[in-house]
Amino acid sequence: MSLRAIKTPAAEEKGTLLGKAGLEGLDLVLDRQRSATDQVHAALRQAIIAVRLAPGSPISENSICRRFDVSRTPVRAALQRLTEEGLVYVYPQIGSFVAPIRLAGLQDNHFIRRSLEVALLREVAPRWTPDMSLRMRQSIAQQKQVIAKGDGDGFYHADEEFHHHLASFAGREGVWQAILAAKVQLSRFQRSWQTKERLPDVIREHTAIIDALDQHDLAGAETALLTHLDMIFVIFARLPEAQRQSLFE
Amino acid sequence: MSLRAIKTPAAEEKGTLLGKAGLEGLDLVLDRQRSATDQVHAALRQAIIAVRLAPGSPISENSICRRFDVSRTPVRAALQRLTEEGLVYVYPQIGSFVAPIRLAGLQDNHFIRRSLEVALLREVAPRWTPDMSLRMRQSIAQQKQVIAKGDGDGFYHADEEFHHHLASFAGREGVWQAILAAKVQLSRFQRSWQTKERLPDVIREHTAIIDALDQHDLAGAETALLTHLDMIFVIFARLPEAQRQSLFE
DNA sequence: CATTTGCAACTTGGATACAAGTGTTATAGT
DNA sequence: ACTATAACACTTGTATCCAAGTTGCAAATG
Repeated sequence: MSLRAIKTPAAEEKGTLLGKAGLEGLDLVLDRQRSATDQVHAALRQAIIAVRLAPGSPISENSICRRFDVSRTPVRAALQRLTEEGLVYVYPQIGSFVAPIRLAGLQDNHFIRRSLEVALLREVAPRWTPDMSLRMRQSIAQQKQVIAKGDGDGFYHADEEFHHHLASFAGREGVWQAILAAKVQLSRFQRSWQTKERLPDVIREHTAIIDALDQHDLAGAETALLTHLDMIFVIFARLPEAQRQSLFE
Repeated sequence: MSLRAIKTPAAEEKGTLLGKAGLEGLDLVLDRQRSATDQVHAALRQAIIAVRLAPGSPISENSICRRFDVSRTPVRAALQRLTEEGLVYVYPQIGSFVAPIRLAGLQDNHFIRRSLEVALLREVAPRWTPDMSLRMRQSIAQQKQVIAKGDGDGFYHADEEFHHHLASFAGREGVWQAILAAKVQLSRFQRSWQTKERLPDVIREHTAIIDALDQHDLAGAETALLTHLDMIFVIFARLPEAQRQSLFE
């Protein structure tokens, strides 16, 4: 198995092959009250989802130990949690790597998210209230604000909140957790290739969904939601061939 | 916090409060080739799903170490994995316990499973082939066999295979994994209170789904699938009040 | 007798040492 | 020059030790 062939550019430059494989930007002040495992897990998870850690990057346990100044035990626990979430691959005796973004998994994850959000919409639509509409439009307004500020992370969170509302209105937080789990890979894909030019379109699509709901037009809301979610395929289609290839392993 | 009050009956009889909290029936011969973590995880997971380990049972790391004759490290890893799956609760400095079965979680899990399976059905129905029908009916035939043999575990697996086919026909194994994750709590519920009298009904419901698909009746198949899945509520409604109460904590 | 205080036994969280496997590299032999 | 082998650096898996927190009981104290 020639997995060791995966090297960080820095390691190729100088021969040392130290463990600083994309972890440079990360830092973490340990809060002795909370568990070290949770903090390492949260830090790595956020870095992977925000693609500050590139897919395929080697992240050995010891390199993380040195980076965060904790022992291997909480680091191992964090990596195992990330493995469960599909964000890290561990090859025994070889190494641990940030999970690559693969089209096959992307399609399944998109199917899950799509199905669940549509199911939530169908449950919420008949009980749609002006208060719900108001809160959704407030969320959209916030999305416009963070776009104006050019805050990528902010838009990501505002967008997530918008979709979260749908589950909250249905009283199904557990379903939102499932969507969140399916969404991580999609988020990594979007953060990799979504351009800023698309963001105003996202606003329009969100607005179209709420407009349809306000008019008690379930079918219209459903198609609006679907076209919004399926835009990920448009992003994919517009990808240059070279980058598209990377999604097939 | 009075969690220590949760004691196993055996521990209440003799005062020792040893760690043999329902683990008696479990056994495991360690295969030194595979990782100890995986084997402990699989053994515990199976025992919890099959309700051989009662919900609420205390399972301390050390008790499992003594039971399986491994060190705490792989046991800890296995318990953390089970925590991720929602099968075990860990209270630091207090203990680890088999997760209780709660109605709130059951409803969300059922919603997820229902939505995903219906979505799969809608995708498969237009592409329905005689070969698919054949394999489904073979699965049903096997279900009849294991019922005749009175093999509870066998029926569980055959039933699972039936639903798995749906995802396979759609070419979405990843979706099946998600269904599986949502299904564990439902399985524990069914294994706790589903009577053998219902099993022939399950056969009928499965057959009704395939019959509708064979007649290219998507709407009929969908309602048949939904009534089949929603039978879990009927099981719940028929529950004696005392047992029903236990699901509200 | 009632209350409090401290000890003992238990729990999980973290740190560290060792075991075993893998891949590269340098060195010795041909 | 080329090949084979051995040493080395690196990886994750496991075992064990210590730290810190919780609980129950027993003994000491009023």
